[in-house]
Amino acid sequence: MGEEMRMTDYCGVDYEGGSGGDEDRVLEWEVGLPGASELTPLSQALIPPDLASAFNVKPEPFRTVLDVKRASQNTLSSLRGQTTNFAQSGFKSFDENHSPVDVIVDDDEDRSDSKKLRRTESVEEADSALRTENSNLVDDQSARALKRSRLVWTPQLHKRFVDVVAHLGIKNAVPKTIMQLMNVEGLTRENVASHLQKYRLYLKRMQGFSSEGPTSPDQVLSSAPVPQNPPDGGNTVHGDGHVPMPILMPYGQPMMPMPVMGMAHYGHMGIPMVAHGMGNYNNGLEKHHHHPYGMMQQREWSGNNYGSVVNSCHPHASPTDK
DNA sequence: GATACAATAT
DNA sequence: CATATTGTAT
Repeated sequence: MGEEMRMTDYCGVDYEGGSGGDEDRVLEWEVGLPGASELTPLSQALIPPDLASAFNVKPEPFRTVLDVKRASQNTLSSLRGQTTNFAQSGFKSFDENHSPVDVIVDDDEDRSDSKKLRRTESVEEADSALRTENSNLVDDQSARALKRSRLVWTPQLHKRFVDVVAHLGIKNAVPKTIMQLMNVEGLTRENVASHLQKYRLYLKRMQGFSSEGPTSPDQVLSSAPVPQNPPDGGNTVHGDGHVPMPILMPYGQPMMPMPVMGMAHYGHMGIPMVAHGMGNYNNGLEKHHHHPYGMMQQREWSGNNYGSVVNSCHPHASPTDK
């Protein structure tokens, strides 16, 4: 009795596998947008079962649209799939307006106790092996006392962030909106706010240096909202003030453990090289536990290598949905 | 009260 | 340095 969780080597996420019906809702957005080819194919196809098996990725049963939806919502979540799959949350994606099929996911009660319930950590399973920390309890589902570790902004996550910000335009890019569009489960407004703060500083710093540069400077985000809604000529916020338009799609793709696959070449904050067909986003939500501040400082976007972070399981979280 | 932002703390 | 937390203004 007890634990049956088994994530082979990975975190056993629920990478959905097989189902591509996201475009239905994206169609609308496609108009006026750079196009999937230019943008990131976040909506890439799901991982083929064969591949999954090949990598021991845990052969998930089937995943229907519903599952996919859920997965996208959690994005990196549910690592604790052992619990059957009562996942969490019935979030509302961009398609909240209409959902041909969907929803009904089970509304769990995770967060029911309190709205402030931060995302349930899941790191425990991730490092199940090395966790020398306290073993704490296992029911994080309702765990409300667990403290989550620092969020690590992996290149993937950052890219998501940058894409969203770029699409919103620095002007409209505020933490809450960004967080929602990123649709990364577990990501909190605070996380985004903090990152955004840094990002803005970065932009500011760079502003004065628009002269040399190995790669083209970030032209985006200066203050021009990306092309979006054709009518209006400039996406005027809607009366209700709702998300202007969603772009990114649900993630997927585990990206397997390829050691040193090629590293994600990051120029700087990541803006520049975006728009490459690579796609393959991994959900990089990963949090660390303890972190000695005065140590291991890694440089990130300011011109440095960052390609070592390619793995990361997922934490999972409890929806702090609103 | 919620959110955004800037400052500060870790 | 990166991120979190706190403080303050809206």
